Amino acid sequence: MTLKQLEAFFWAGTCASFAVAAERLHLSVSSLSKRIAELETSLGAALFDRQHYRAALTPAGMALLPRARALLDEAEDLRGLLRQDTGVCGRLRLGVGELASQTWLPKLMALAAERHPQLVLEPVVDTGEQMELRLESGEFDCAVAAGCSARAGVLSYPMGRADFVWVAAPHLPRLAVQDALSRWPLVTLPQGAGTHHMLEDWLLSHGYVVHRRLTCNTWGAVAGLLAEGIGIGFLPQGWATPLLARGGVLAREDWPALSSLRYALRVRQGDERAVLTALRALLAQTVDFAEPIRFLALPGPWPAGEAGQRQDGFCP
Amino acid sequence: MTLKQLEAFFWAGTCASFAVAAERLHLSVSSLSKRIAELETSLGAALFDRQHYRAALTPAGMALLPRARALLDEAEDLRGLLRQDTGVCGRLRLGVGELASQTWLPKLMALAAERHPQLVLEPVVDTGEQMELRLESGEFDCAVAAGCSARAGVLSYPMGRADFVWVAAPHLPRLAVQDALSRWPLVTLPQGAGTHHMLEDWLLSHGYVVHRRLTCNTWGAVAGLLAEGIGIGFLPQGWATPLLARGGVLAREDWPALSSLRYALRVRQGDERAVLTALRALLAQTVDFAEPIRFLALPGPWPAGEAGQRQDGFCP
DNA sequence: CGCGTTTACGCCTCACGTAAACATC
DNA sequence: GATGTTTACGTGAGGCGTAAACGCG
Repeated sequence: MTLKQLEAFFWAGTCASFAVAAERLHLSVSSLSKRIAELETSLGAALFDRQHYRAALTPAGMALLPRARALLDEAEDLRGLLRQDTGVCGRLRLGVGELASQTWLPKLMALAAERHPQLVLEPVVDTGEQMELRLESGEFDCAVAAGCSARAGVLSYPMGRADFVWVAAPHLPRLAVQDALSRWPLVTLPQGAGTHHMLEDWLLSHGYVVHRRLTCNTWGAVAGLLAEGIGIGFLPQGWATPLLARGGVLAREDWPALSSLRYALRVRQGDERAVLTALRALLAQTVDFAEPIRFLALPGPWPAGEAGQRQDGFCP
Repeated sequence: MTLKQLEAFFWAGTCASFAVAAERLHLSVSSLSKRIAELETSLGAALFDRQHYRAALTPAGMALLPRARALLDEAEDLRGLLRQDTGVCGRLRLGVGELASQTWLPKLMALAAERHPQLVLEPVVDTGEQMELRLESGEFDCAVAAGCSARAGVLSYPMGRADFVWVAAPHLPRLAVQDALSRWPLVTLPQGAGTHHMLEDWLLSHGYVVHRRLTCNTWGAVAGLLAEGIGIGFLPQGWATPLLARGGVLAREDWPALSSLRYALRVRQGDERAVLTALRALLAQTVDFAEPIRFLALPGPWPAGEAGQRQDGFCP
């Protein structure tokens, strides 16, 4: 029995498949499989039931899982015991939304690099829905997404909120909400995004009906479509500020306001590695828990005809 | 960092030298040294101070030692968790006195073989004094010896007692104690034996003076010398019974009685492996805690001229 | 046929022991 | 010189990845 075997077993037991666990461990599926087989031989008991389609934990495996976790934690403590540094190291896969990727994420990465140079933070941008799945499957260690997770096995730590503002191109006639929704398509992020539920709630509570939707998977593209007058929609308030200031779009503050979207850090239940606590501390310093999310890397969505002007720091 | 490295470190840190630790781990000193060096590299801290003659634990090593022990214990628990058997396995070096080796030890070995077939019990016969040293140095896992250990770092569990009886050859004149001690040498085990202190206490408390000593390192030899009339001395009561019955020696019950000798199982402090608990359980069933030690393998010290007659089961 | 896991096999690293060197008493 | 630890080095087992096979939907 080795620590490597126990680690392999733990992740294989908690991830959706051996493939995910192997990827996380920087290991081929084959080697992972063998490590587990060796552990089973060493312990003299089957930990996985391979009779069905997917390998499932046996009762013995179930019993071993938390003990293995405890042992690994203890080993981790030991590693940190003698280090003068914070002991936070290794790789952490962090799922974030696109909004986060362009707002507080750079600051978080910079802070992490400064505080924990040994920590390799790997942000992956995806929609809230996908993040949930990938978190649960074990692809991510944690994720920052809107709302609270409905899934068991995922813990949520509230982390801040974002506000949104309805906007339209300046040259469009200023219609009332329902009229506008009837005339132009509603430009939004796809269904899986964190804003989806917030939007549906808003539509439902005011009784509006959407006639046409135009979805695009990045805020940059959405902003471009809105500035072009292709349709109407909303943008993250702070993110839209420069675009609004330059007149690229017009805020429709006469329309009913959208509610704030609360974000939360989601962590896999039972995963209490020190590195996650450290990440929470970093996030607490990066994202103000009470205030709306601050926008650090000011985006520069292109007003028509300004292409090529990069003085605002826009990075496509 | 691996479990093997931690195990190597723990034993190197608690044994008297790397050589002893290596021997215990079935490892060459070279490999042990490398394991520890690798652990130090992995942890990024020196665990041993090699500046002096002997490697000594650094403060960091001191701090790590109990944590490593805890981790190894936990790992041991994990191994036992899924086993249907008692989980008691491995090798256990047990120091015993000669008396034990000829009395309850065979029964203990048989019981151990029955209860814990995976356990390799390695009894080593030595004197009480040497046992203490070898226990402390790490050569033994535990030892059964007379009295209570004066050494820190060794725990004692009381385990039974043995009584002794003064004897002399039948053909010798029946003198009073001091007269006998003046005329014949006192035949005893060497200084290091468990009976040494008991004898000295007896001599001191009665004010007797020994004029000549004749030491020999086995009870069998002592009994032979006594039967031959070379000198006077004492024998373990039960062990001497057959010899007394055959008239090989004569009990001198008119002499002041020797006090009982209490035996104790000694274990290295901090070593709380399950295998030691199991051994204590075995010993409790083998040796009656209240009664004097029972003699299982009846010895047959040779009355003069009876050499060759082995009907009494004597094994030289 | 796709997905998930294991087996086969060649490769290479790593951990071992022997023997010598080094260091300390 | 004796004792204790490390270094050098040749050897063998074990863990790795690629690729093929297997088993289940």
